[in-house]
Amino acid sequence: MPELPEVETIRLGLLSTVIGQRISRVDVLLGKMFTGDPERVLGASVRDVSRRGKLLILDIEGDSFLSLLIHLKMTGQLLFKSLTRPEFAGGHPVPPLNTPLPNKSTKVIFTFESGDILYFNDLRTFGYIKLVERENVFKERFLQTIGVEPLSDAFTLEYFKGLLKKYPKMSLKSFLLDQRKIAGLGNIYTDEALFLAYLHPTRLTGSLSASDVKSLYDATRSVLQKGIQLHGASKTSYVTLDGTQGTFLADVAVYQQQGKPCPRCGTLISKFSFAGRGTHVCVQCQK
DNA sequence: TGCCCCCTGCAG
DNA sequence: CTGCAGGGGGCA
Repeated sequence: MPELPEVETIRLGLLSTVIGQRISRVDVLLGKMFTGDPERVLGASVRDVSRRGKLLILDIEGDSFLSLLIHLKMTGQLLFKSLTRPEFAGGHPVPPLNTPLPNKSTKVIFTFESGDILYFNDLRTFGYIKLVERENVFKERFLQTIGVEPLSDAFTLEYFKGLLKKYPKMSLKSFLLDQRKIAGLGNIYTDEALFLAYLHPTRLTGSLSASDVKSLYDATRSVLQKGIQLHGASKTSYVTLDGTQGTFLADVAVYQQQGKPCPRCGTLISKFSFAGRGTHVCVQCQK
């Protein structure tokens, strides 16, 4: 589900809600969603919330230094409810089930000493919460293999050029989707970035001109920044911490726009299956 | 480096 | 009713 901008939106929400809060109770409603001993988080306070790619990292501190790794995968949601903060009153319908919290897709519930509650919902149950020792966080295989943060200073044009050169025979689509190359892009932002760069998803990484590379680099970063500004892309299940939807999809050029006119040239957007994903292009603009 | 799979709900 | 959905691990 959520890609980098959605996860970053949730991270920023968590920073303003759960930092400093002490966990007084944990309910795990579906065992496979929580790895580790939930008892260990009782009495611990949230110290920091960071993000690596699409993975959230909540540092908590009680008797020991622990971290909660949270991956939302396709349909995961984090929802915050507070009786003292009107904007988080909760109880309102939450897509896709449109029933109040907790609901059928609620899998884990964190209750804080203040009475505030954090719900982890996941309709398709692909997501997970994993409790690990703080010192072992970066020994996790996912974090060992994940690529550069595309909005970090480390992701320079030069770095991007080098990365493309290292994998010259991949399609642009599978390259951008590969978390081991660049962390955080998923299907929506990949399709939008390729449109913005006027590059076709099936083009090979090794076939780009210097100006193509620059276009794709700029497009990748700008589409992610815009996604964060608009609080992410809500199609069905993604919502922000207070249950509201992101607005990125309101003016996408190609994603899920098949049959509609390209905003640049008017050619009808087409959709086909590629790299295992629905892929949307303007065949006129993207070469 | 591709393909299948983990799940459930909903559009077509 | 079948196919599809924004992710990524494991497999050949």
